[in-house]
Amino acid sequence: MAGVHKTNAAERVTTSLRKAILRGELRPGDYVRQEKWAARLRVSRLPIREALKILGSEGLVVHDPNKGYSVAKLDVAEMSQIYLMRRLLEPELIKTLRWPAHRELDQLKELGEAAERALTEQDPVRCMELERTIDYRVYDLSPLNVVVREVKRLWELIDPYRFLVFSDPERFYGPDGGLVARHGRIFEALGARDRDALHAAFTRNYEAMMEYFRHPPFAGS
Amino acid sequence: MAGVHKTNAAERVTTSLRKAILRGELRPGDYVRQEKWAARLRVSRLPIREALKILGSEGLVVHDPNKGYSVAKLDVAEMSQIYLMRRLLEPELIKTLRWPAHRELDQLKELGEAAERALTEQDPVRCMELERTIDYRVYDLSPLNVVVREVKRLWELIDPYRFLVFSDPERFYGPDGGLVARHGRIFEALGARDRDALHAAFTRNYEAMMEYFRHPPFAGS
DNA sequence: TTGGTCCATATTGGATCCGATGCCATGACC
DNA sequence: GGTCATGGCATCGGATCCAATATGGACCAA
Repeated sequence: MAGVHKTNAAERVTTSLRKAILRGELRPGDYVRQEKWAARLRVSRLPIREALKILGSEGLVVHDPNKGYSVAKLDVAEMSQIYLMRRLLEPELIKTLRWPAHRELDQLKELGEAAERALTEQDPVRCMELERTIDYRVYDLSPLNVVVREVKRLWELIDPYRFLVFSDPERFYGPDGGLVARHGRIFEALGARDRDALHAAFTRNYEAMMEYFRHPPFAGS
Repeated sequence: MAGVHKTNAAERVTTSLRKAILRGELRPGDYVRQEKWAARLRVSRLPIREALKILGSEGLVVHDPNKGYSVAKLDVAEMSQIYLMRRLLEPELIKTLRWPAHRELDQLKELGEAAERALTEQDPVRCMELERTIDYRVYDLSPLNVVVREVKRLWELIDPYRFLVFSDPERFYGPDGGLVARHGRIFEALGARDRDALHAAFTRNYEAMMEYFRHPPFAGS
């Protein structure tokens, strides 16, 4: 897993674009100019096109023929459908996951601490990425590999908007500790081997997010 | 929707390959030789590659770098995960679907009759395609467009194996009428506006399919 | 000024070309 | 005789080139 992965250009480009969207460099509605990104990522246009095909099939970007690919805009109805699906699928992962070894739990806690550090260092993007990593690690504890893949995909669909939430400092510290206290509750539940608590920890911020989208401070549509 | 769609080559290739997989021309494990399919579909290799990227991201084909793309093999565990997800998502569609107008229902029934005709004419592939069309039409009655998209994707993941089931004449006529009687029950439920019956009609053949996969007459792994 | 047409330019879509990689068979060496 | 190295072949991965399409602005006319 470590080291220089022997992977294709298209693969690398895909993750780069995903990250750019996650970080808000590409915002919903923005067109992905192929030549520009080819230059930035030091590849030809072809891997960009292939990556866009992938992201398009995931629904993260939409394609108007002969015009280009733009980052998908989701309306509130679509957003809530994505949450609906996660609400249905995630419990299955939690039901089936194996409990992590001490060592694995410690690694997770390190990620959590890194996330808090990133937060105090005014690096919300990094914090967001670390939160994401934590979630993914927890998902990976379930043997339902196909379901895990789907749930991760669903996460990525809302990434473009998650960024906007994370840019809003109000949201970090909500009534119940906001997004920061979230991983703490997850670790607790994992340590106590309490599936119900884990479920609660995961669902807790659904409501906050959806509330945010129902009353968006950013330009709608 | 009618007429010759002015669409990209990659798009066309994607659907062609999907259909080839559905029809069993490409079976699980088979490699998709790019040059060969480029020649067959009268395009260059590039649209083939792009289509394979799409299908790969959907999980229908898997990609070993520098070796090629092969039709995904699913083991029983993965197959049952796909059914699990459909069992979770489909009820949401049924809960939210609007009841079709008479005219729409009649169109559906025509498809059903066409499917039965195809069956008596020993054309299981066409029958299978028609069954698929019926399901999709019903899904489209739900306003949950994103969920609909996901469920359709899940269907396509099991297409390669569905073909094998349909090739087995035993399966057409099971204890409860088998797959043939299925759309009849769906139409009845739609006509009676009975969501529970509709749900039952949809889930009825899950069990049959899974049973089939648990005791596969085809070479496993 | 406003509306429309036409042309220049930017950008995408598709084809071809070439280098890289893996696979398989042949043959040399142990 | 077995095993490992080497070379050829098939196929893929990436870059470049050219055609098709859309966009935006200038120019002209009403």
